Amino acid sequence: METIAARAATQPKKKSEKKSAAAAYCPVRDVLHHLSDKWSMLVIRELGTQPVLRFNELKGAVPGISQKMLTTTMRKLEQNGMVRRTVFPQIPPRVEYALTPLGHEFHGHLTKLMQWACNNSAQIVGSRARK
Amino acid sequence: METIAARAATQPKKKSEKKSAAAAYCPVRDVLHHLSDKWSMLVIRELGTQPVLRFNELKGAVPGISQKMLTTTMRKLEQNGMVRRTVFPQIPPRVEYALTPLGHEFHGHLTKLMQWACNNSAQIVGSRARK
DNA sequence: CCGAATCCAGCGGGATACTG
DNA sequence: CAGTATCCCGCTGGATTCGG
Repeated sequence: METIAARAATQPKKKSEKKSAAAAYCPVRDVLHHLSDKWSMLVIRELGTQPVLRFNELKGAVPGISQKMLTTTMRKLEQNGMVRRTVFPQIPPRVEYALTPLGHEFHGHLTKLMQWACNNSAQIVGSRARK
Repeated sequence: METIAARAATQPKKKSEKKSAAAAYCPVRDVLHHLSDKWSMLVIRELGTQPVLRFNELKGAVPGISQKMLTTTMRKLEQNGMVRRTVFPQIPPRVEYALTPLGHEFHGHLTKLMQWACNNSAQIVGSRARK
């Protein structure tokens, strides 16, 4: 894995690459940017538990999310190859969501991180209390 | 670890708890909320690589961050027990940042996730291209 | 049932200037 | 050097309404 510092150090000195080469692409930043919104990780968590969920099931599983944000989030996750979206053309409509293999891999890492967060949340919250 | 669904399922059916009991505390959501901003994870990554960094060293290591956001981010990470902040009362000022043991644990999990992100970014970006 | 389309408030966060 | 202090813009995302 490359660090940001290392990447910055290896940047050739092109003068005036359009508008400052601050756009140096970094895969970590890119992936992080697309997953660190308010709902993505929570949705992935639910889809990692349940193998397949319908729209309203997801909505019920993630308290507080609006239809708008759920739709937006699912579309983005689909774009990023994390989620497979299956539409059943019928009345009433039926849409099912499931993690892709890629999504499952991500969920594996995420799960450990969340488990850790759960175990240490007391200490984290405790840190906020002092001063 | 508790899932949101499980937590939601155990919610008693109080009708009209002020304004819907959406405030049900969830440690995962709490921790995620405090770490999924634009810069926190990137800073933690750098501090995981380097054992200790001064303010401007960090600023240089995370391209694009402003002093304002770096200060804000570091204060929040300190609040959450992720980072230890050491001030040397001298002129010119000198402030050093380092991960706490808690921060190192988090960094461990985060590193694996970022490594994965690096290895699969091509596939993720590829997914975005189609349609 | 699963959205799309608006409208709009809040705040994340960038630019800039000042301070000890 | 390592911050504060303002100003202010844009996007996130909540509420609501309409549609197939």
